[in-house]
Amino acid sequence: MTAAEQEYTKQIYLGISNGHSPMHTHVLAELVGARPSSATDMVKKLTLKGLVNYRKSHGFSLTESGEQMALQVIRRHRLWELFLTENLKIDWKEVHAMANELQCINSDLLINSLEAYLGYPVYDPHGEVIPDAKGQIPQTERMEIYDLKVNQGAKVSGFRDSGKPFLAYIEKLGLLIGQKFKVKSLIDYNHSVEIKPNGGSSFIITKETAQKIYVTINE
Amino acid sequence: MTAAEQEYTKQIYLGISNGHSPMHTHVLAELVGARPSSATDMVKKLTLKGLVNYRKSHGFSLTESGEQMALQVIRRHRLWELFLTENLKIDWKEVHAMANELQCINSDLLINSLEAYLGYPVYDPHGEVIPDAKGQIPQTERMEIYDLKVNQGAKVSGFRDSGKPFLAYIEKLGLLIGQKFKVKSLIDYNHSVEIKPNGGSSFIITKETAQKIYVTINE
DNA sequence: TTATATAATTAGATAAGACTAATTATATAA
DNA sequence: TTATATAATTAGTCTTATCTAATTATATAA
Repeated sequence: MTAAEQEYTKQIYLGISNGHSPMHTHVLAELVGARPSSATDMVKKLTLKGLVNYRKSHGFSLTESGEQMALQVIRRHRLWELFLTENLKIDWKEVHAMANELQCINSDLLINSLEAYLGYPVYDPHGEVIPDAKGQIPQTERMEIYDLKVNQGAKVSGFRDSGKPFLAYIEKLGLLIGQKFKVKSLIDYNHSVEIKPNGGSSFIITKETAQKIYVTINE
Repeated sequence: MTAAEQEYTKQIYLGISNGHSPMHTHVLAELVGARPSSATDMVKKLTLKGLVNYRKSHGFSLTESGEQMALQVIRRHRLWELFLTENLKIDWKEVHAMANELQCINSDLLINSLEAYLGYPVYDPHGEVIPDAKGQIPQTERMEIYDLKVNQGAKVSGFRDSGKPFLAYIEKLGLLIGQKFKVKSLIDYNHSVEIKPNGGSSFIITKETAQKIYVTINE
C-alpha cells in the first residue's frame, strides 16, 4: 500500500469516527488536503482493492479490511507521535506532521519494537487511544466538555483535533492534558461554554472547541 | 528533494567513496537497484538541479552542493540505523532497509533531536562515521584487513557493506565490531587472507571481504 | 584502422497521484 | 414539478519514477 492510500484510508476512518457518516468525497478531500476529484480517484482505487464500500455519487464507508488497514496506520501514527514528544522532546504541535511521514513505514518488526520501547502505551500525546497490534482499541469512554453540565468539574484528557492551529490555541488557553476546570455556564444563544480552570480565571470557548476537548469527570 | 533523488545522490557519494570514480550509470543503477536507463534519467535531473557534474557518455561526480546533500542523507540514515539497533534492539542486519525509508524524512528539528537523544554518536552500528549537522565527517583513519601484514594483530571496527547478506556472513564468521584477531598468512595466489580471531580457530577470507572490513591496529 | 563488445542514451510505455475545467447527479426550495 | 445550488464525477494534463527495446557512443583488440 502506498503512502497516499494509507493516508486516505486513515482519514476516511477518522472522518467517519467524528460523525461524517457516510463519508463524502469533498469532506475526504478537505481532510487529506486535496481536491475532490483526487479524492474520487483514490476512493475508486481503494474500492477496487476491497477497502471501501462505494456507491457512485452517494457516500462511502470502509470495509472490514479497510478499517483494519486504517487502524494500523493510526497505530503507527500515534506511536511515532508519542516517541517524538516523550523521547525526542519535540513540541507537541510539530509532531503531527512528522508522524504523517513516519506512519507510512509499514513494518511490524519496527512498529512492535517501537511499541515495546515506549512501554505499550495506551494514549498518544494528544490523548487519543493507540490501537494494539491486532487493531483492537482499548475501550475508553470519551466525554467532551460539551457534554458537561453547569458546575460540573472535570479534567482535560485529550483532543479530537491534532492540527497545529488548534493545539496552539489549546496551549494558549492553558487547557493541556491533566488540567482541571469547572463549567461556569452554558450560553444558550450559540451553545458556547464558559469554563474556569483551577488556578486561573474563566473564559468562554465555542461549541466547536467544547466538542473537540475530551474530559474525564472528577470522582 | 524526493526520496528517489536523495537515494541516488547518496549512492553516488558512497560509490565514489568506494573507488568508483568517476561514477558511471550502470554502476549507479546497480547500487540503487534499478536499470541503467533509469539512472541516466535521474542523473540528468540531478544535473539540472546542480547536484551532479555530468558529461554525456562519460562518468560523473557530485558538485559541492550535491555532496552536502548526500552527507545529510547519510547522516539521517546512520542516525536511524543506530536508533533502531541501540534503542529498539532490532537485529543489525534488518536496520539498513528500514533506515532507507526513514532517511527521506528531511527535518532538521527531527534529526537533530534524534542525534541529541542518541548522545551525539560518532559511529553507526556498522562502524561507519556519522556526519554532523554541518555535513562534517569526524576524521578517522580507516584501515582494512587487506592492509595488514602477516602476524599483525587488530580489532574489527566497521564494515564497508551494510547489505544483509554480507552482514549475515560477518556474523557467521564471528567478526563483529570489537573482535580481536591476528593475520596468520597472506595467500599470494588470489590475495586471500588467513586470520585467527582471539579465542577461535583460523579461517580464510577473500580479498573482497578483507577490503570490506575496517580495523584498528593493536597498540 | 576497423570490428566488436560494452556502456550509455533515447524513445516510448506505464503507473501513481495530483490538478483544472467541464459535465453530470442529487437534493432542496419555490 | 421545475429551477438551482451544491456535490460528484469525468476527461484530459502534468510530474515523478520506473521499465523495455532500440539506437548510438566509446574503447579495445585484431
